[in-house]
Amino acid sequence: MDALDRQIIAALRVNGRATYADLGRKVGLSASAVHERVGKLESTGVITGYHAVVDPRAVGLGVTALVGIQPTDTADDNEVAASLGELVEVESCYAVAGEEAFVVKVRVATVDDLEQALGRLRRISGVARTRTTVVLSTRFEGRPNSPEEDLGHAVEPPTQGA
Amino acid sequence: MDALDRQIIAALRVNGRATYADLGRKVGLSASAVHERVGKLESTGVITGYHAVVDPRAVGLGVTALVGIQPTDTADDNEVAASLGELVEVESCYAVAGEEAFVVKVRVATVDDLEQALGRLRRISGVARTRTTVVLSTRFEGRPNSPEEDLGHAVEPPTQGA
DNA sequence: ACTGAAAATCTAACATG
DNA sequence: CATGTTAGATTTTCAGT
Repeated sequence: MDALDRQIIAALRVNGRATYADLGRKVGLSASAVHERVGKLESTGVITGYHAVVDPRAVGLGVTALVGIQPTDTADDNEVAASLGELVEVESCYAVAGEEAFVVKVRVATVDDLEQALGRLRRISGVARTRTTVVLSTRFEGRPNSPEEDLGHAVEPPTQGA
Repeated sequence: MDALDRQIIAALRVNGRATYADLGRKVGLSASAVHERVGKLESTGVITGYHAVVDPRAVGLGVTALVGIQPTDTADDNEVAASLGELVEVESCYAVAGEEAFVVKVRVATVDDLEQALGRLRRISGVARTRTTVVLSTRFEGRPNSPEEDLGHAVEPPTQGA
């Protein structure tokens, strides 16, 4: 992992569909060299995937909430996490320090769906209580913490409500 | 936005580098047709970008925290959000209902860096107090809430600590 | 909107320095 | 590790339906 790798990674975080030729031009390497480096970054687990980012409202998921999960005294964290993973509404799941065992991000279409999703969360074995924070708007999300810029065909920026 | 679009979107969420030919095979269209549809999805803002996902530890960001931001009585939310956006450590920023104005996700290398980042957060004009929840492990993150599967060259799954 | 075809470009593998 | 080459795949455009 040298400076070139970091440049390549930064570029792929901004535009995950950048071609190897593009990346090569940007960092001053041949496409072949970039191809090889990216292959290694993938196989060593530095790059874990490539994903299209979709406006949640456009796919009917306009309601977002952050939910803290308080476990019962006898709860098994791994079992609870596995159960959380079975709910499609749960997009992300973090084990955290503090009174709560997990904080999860939930995305649903309506507040009715949120109510139902919270019901399902509370019904999970090992879950004692939930604490829900409704997201009013997403100011920005998943931002590359490296300096960002435009890369040809990128479709940024992400600044949407909820 | 018909069923075909939704299929294409789901596939691109799983593998953002899927080729148009792949997608066409998967949904039963020619590569040209898929190309045209994806172009429309991008220009209408349904697809907002494509991003490589990187193991945070591999890029020296092994410490994650969720931070609630309590505003002062006179704070301007938009100004505070803009200031939060200027800190590279702040990866995501949600305006929320409740006592706190925002919840942000912060990624840094060490707990020392976390302390410094929290200092910077508190020094933002309009920020009265912060409440920090340290992430112990990321069980899963940014999961497509649509049914997922393998698509050729995808590099999943994401199951990393912190 | 989709198909099919053609030109430009890119990927992926390999031989080489 | 990087480069250059090359065959095959892919992107992109466009005429036709």
